Amino acid sequence: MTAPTVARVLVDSSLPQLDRLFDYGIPEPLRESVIPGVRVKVPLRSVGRMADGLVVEVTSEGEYTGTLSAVESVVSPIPVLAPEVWALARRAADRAAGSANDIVRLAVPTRQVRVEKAYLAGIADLPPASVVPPEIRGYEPGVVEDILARGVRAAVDAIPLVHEVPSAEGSRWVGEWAVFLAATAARTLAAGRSAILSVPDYRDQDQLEAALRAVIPASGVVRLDARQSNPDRYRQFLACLGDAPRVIVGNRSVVYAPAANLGLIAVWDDGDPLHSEPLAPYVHTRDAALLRQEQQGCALLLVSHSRTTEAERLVELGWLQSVSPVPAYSPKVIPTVHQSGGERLAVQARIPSSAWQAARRALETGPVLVQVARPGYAPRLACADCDQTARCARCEGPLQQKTARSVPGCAWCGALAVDWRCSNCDGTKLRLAGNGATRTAEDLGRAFPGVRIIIADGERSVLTVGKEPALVIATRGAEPIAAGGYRAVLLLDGERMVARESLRVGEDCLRWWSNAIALAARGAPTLIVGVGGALATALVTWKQSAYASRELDDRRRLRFPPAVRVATVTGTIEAVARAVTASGIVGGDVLGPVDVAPGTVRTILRFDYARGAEVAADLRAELVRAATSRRRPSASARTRPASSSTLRIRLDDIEPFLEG
DNA sequence: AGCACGCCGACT
DNA sequence: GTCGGCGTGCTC
Repeated sequence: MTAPTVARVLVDSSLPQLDRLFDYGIPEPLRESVIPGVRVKVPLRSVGRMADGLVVEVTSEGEYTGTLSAVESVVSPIPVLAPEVWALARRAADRAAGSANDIVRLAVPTRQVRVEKAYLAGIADLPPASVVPPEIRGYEPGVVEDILARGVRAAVDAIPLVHEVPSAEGSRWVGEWAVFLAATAARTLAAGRSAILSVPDYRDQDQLEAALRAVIPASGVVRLDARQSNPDRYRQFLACLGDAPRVIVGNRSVVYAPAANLGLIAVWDDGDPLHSEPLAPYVHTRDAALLRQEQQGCALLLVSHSRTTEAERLVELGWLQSVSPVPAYSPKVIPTVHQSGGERLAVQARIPSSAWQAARRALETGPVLVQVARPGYAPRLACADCDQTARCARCEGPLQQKTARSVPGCAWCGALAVDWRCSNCDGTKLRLAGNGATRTAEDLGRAFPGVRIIIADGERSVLTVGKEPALVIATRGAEPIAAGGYRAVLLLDGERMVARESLRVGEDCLRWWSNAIALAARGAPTLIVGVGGALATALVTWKQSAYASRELDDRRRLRFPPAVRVATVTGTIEAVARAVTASGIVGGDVLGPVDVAPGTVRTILRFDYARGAEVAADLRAELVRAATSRRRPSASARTRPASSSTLRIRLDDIEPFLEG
């Protein structure tokens, strides 16, 4: 075998035409230090001559037949891009018709020289944390253990209860799901393998870390999350490198973390929109996890209280095994309708008297959770005469009132509506329409005099509450965990939540409600107001997967995602037309074009999963063409708004379907 | 993106 | 005859 003299380098550039490997010669003095994964500087015609890059591969024969340039220098000796992470980035990017570079940017944090120096100085490869794996409780004995051992994929229904774990302060309560994930991670670690755990937000991360601390020594856990400072993030990233297995916990991009001997990837609550990557090429945590599982043969768990249609599709395909708790436990869910009359205090608080009575009873023994849809006081104001939504005179934004005493203002520009006049009927009086958490709290405070009220919403974050009686009023997704579980749960704004126009509205509501119900104590009642039909049935029977299955059937009938894949193609009318032609998709699967901005149109393409790779490749090729040969001449660029680029392509974006 | 190469109009 | 316009294409 000849000496490796060629470095295959990924050049750091966001240009689609440069998103491939470039071959460089390795000069003699750099033979030892140019190894896969290290950061290098390489000459590149353009980009100011010298570009940053990452060595992906070192080989004796490259693919380029021309004269090679030479690697200029090695920036840092640390191999930050693991081969399997590169393989994942390439594959995920190809599937999304995007750039591997964009994914590598998510996978490898920016370099921090000081942090790196400290790391290199103190590489004390800590001995692997010794772990006694706890028993995995609540499922058929051996089933989950077997999934972990064999590297199988599964969709797991979480146990809808809370659990007490020991902590530095004595003890604290977390969702049973977190205890389950911690146990699977500990088991993986005990087998000498790494585990990656991805959660949507810091509140879930907080619970999961608490559960992990109870079973794994601190040295065995690494956290990577978006709230860390750059140096912190880089320090934690470096801690993932090396041969010692670790449990790596973080938010969506943690699925790209380097992990020695990866044994498990677990995603908690894959329906949470925070798992949907907002940066190009918009790869969802679940999809990245599925690709990585396939490439590395580790176990994969999608754990949630309510199954997404995406996961259900994979279950029905046999790609995911479906795992449910044994013995099954169904929370006590009672659908309730609005009724006139009844208790005076209940009427005052706009809740059914049965809910009022249940809450009052529960408040004798502990905390009660009230879930509302929106924060603030009166999120919407309307004309008292004609009922038209009140809008800002300056910018047409909707008016809202933040507290009971505050002057109404514009939700968009903040302007105070001092001399408001209805644009429809010229009326000058405003009426409160809609209740925010604050207003609901006021009303409930009157209905339950003397009871302590705790408000938890986006602005007032509360992670935990004690077991003493209190009314906890929370916007969806911001519910604190109560010690011992809530003694009752009231889901108040069901009607309003369902009324939202969205392809996912059913799924989303089911997820919000299921997650709130899972915070109740065993046997505690949940009253859900104003919701019936399939959603209520799914909650009462605690069969979210059955709902997802029906929903998926509907999507199949309509040829909507996730029954099919979609590509959103946006740009000039000519560029979009060319891309549509290149995709080879015709007929009813071409939706549009529709105007989205002056000079910009959007077309949605639908295609079956089997054709996905081909369509993505065709669209990608067209994107590269548009970026190179079809350079915008300055003349026509001036006639176009500066914002509209020639061509943009996004795969599997359901936003355009949200309008129904 | 940058930057070189290339093929038609005004100039020493 | 050459200098230079920016349209076209490439970057190992």
